Amino acid sequence: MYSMADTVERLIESTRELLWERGYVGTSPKAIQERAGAGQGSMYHHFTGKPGLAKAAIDRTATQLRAAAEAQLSGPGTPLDRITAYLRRERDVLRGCPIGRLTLDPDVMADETLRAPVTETFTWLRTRLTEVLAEADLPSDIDPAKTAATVVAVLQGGYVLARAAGDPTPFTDAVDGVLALLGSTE
Amino acid sequence: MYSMADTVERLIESTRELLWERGYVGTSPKAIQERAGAGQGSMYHHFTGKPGLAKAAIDRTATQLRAAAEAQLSGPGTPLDRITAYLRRERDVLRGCPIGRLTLDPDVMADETLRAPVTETFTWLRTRLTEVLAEADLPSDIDPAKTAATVVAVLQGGYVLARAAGDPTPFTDAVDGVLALLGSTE
DNA sequence: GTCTATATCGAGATAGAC
DNA sequence: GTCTATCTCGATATAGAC
Repeated sequence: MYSMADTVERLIESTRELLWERGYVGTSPKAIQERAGAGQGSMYHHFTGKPGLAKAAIDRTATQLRAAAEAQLSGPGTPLDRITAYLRRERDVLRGCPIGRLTLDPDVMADETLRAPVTETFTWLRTRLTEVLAEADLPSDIDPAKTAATVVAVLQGGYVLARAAGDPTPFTDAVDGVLALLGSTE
Repeated sequence: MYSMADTVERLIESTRELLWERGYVGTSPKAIQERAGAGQGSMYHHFTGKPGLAKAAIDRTATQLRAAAEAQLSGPGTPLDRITAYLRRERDVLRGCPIGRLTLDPDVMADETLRAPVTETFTWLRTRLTEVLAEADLPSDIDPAKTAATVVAVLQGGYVLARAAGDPTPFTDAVDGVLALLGSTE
């Protein structure tokens, strides 16, 4: 048997997984319940419905993504080492980015409360990378903010290429490519 | 009144638009009919159903995307000029990429006949960019194939960033950033 | 070729018993 | 808190008339 807290927990985790795999439109309350091993009544007791569940799931995913990125970006080494560590961190490439994929979900983007964490995640990420790149010894004609956008875009686009190919290689190539352009010495 | 050919044409175009805006899961036959100004019976007379319609729409979109890219990549100027023209071509950035978005649609990727044009489009694009980059005078430590993956990823990821921000600027920044890294002199 | 009627199923949720 | 019953719609077609 599960405790109530566990039920809530499993509902959120199931929603997170399904949003990641199938997006908001493609995720039904029923599918969430089945994956969580929770009943209809239970789900609607703890949450207001699909939007409420999605809000809890997206907030948590955004928080985790940010923490994971910060772990690499504030780690040891030169600025370029940290960017490299971030880009080369182990990832389940073919699953794609759980936040990035939401930008394509019209129902998510139309709901201000669901959209906000998505917007904020990428704003924060670009800002944070800009800071790190500003510390790096880049040529004067390389703008840190624009380069930060490039780096985040390579990640997000790399996922798209990998999924299109059904193979992580294009993702790895895209990352290697941008690191070489940044003058990474390895 | 419309001719039959026009009806087929409008059904395909409506499907293309809806797949672009809402993806496969988010697009209903009814919505397609309404946008096309066609009736239920008419739609099912000309197409086998939603998958058949999607096949026609995706094939056409893939063909057009390829032609549009080739127009820039085989245009005038140095290799870097052509890459620049391709990346800076006028785009409706906030709409995103009509092919790239399909990689996140599980029902599309699960159907081999719908998936194939998506896979092929990106394979072709990376190959074509590799050829152009191989002609460019890049430093010997810059690999054309990997750089090609980087360039395509910047586009695809740039769309994601722009949609997240609700503003085309991050897309433009990402493009400017990678062009600067490539040593574009403008 | 196109229309309307009809059918099945799942999405998304509410109500009230336990 | 959780369960089952019930409800309303829309998704996705098929059938047969026109």
